[in-house]
Amino acid sequence: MEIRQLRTFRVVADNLNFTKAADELFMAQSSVSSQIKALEEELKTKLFDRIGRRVLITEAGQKLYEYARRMEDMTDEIRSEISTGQDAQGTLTIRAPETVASVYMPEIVNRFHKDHPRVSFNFINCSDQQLREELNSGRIDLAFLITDSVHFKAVNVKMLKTQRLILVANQTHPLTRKKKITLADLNGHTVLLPKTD
Amino acid sequence: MEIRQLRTFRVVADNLNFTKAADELFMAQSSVSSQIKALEEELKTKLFDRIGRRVLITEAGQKLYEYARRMEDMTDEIRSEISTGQDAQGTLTIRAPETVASVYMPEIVNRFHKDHPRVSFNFINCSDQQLREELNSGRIDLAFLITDSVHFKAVNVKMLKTQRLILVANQTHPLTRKKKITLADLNGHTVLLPKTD
DNA sequence: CGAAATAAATCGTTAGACACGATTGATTTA
DNA sequence: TAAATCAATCGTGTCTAACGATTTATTTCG
Repeated sequence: MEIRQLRTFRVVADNLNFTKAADELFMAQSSVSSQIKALEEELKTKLFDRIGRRVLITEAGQKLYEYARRMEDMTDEIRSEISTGQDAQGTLTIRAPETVASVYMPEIVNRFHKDHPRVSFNFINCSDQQLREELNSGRIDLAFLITDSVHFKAVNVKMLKTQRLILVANQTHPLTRKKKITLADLNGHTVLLPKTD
Repeated sequence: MEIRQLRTFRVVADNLNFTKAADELFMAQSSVSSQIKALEEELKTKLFDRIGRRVLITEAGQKLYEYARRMEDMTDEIRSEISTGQDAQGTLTIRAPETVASVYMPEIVNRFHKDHPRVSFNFINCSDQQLREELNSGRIDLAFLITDSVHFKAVNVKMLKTQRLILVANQTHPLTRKKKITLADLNGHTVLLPKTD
């Protein structure tokens, strides 16, 4: 039994839905399943009834829920009482493509702001030519790129996700008559693309 | 922050000694060190002052100690309230060489009895010839062996520790005059050996 | 009623965490 | 002063846990 598992259990109990809980916890659904399973095996007690794909909490689960809540409260208390981590403050300068900035950032900023209310944001969209220098100099703290490959030394790079490019056209467009389209077929047509790096 | 770490912290705080804590937790001393280190880094707070090799708990550590105690109590409560694990009961039949039975078992039985008071023990010392059959039939639940190698199928085998054989002799014994002794040197001398399997 | 969509469980793989033993460096004891 | 002791560190191996893909069962919708 670990705090991590109790937290997962609490979120599942709140949602009565493994998939939503996984989203809320930024985990894979399979990981949620296995954590709950581990808890149930350790306690030798079912915590949820799975009727079809409906999830109901058992009596034992309700008992555990109270404990799990108290444990979470206590860990929060520990963090605020003992941790000298004076909450971060200052400004984060982030370079993000507009698509990323408008689609993903609002949710991220929202979450981050709850934990670190004294940090403000500064979004810019500098050119990719300057990017390397801007990062090295520290004028930019963080950058999101849409690209195939990155070769920056002295900078931490992490691949966050891959995304398929999907071609969208008006119903009347000649290309819609083809079953399969290759890059070559686009030759001569006007195509709108998200700006990549 | 995990329950396991808080428990380790609590034991270290009780002993003010990393090595003793490691013994009590059946862990390596280095593991205790790294767990405490991880806690201190997560909370960005020193929990113990290491003055030389003397360990003192800090003010923050004392605060955390209270929380850690309460968390441990709560996990115990969860286990007893929710786990359907009706405490084990019955008899464990254990085959152990006399040296093992007299040197190691008292402490082990003592600990085990605290957790499972309704389990009684039955120690026997059957011959190694019968051992395989006794294990397979279930007449013996558990066996300790002092041996170089074990080749039992359908039985879980785990190496617990290796131990050096040390030769002890009276000061006047002729062999004491040699700086190094090989097995061949023992030829013709009477040697008392622990019974092995 | 049948097809499509949805959700939890399972499986195999991989990456990360953790424990260990050995060693080091510092300090205390003999 | 030498020996013993203890926590920290380092390198290594193992075990855990997260993941993506798939399966199975159920529900929803056409």
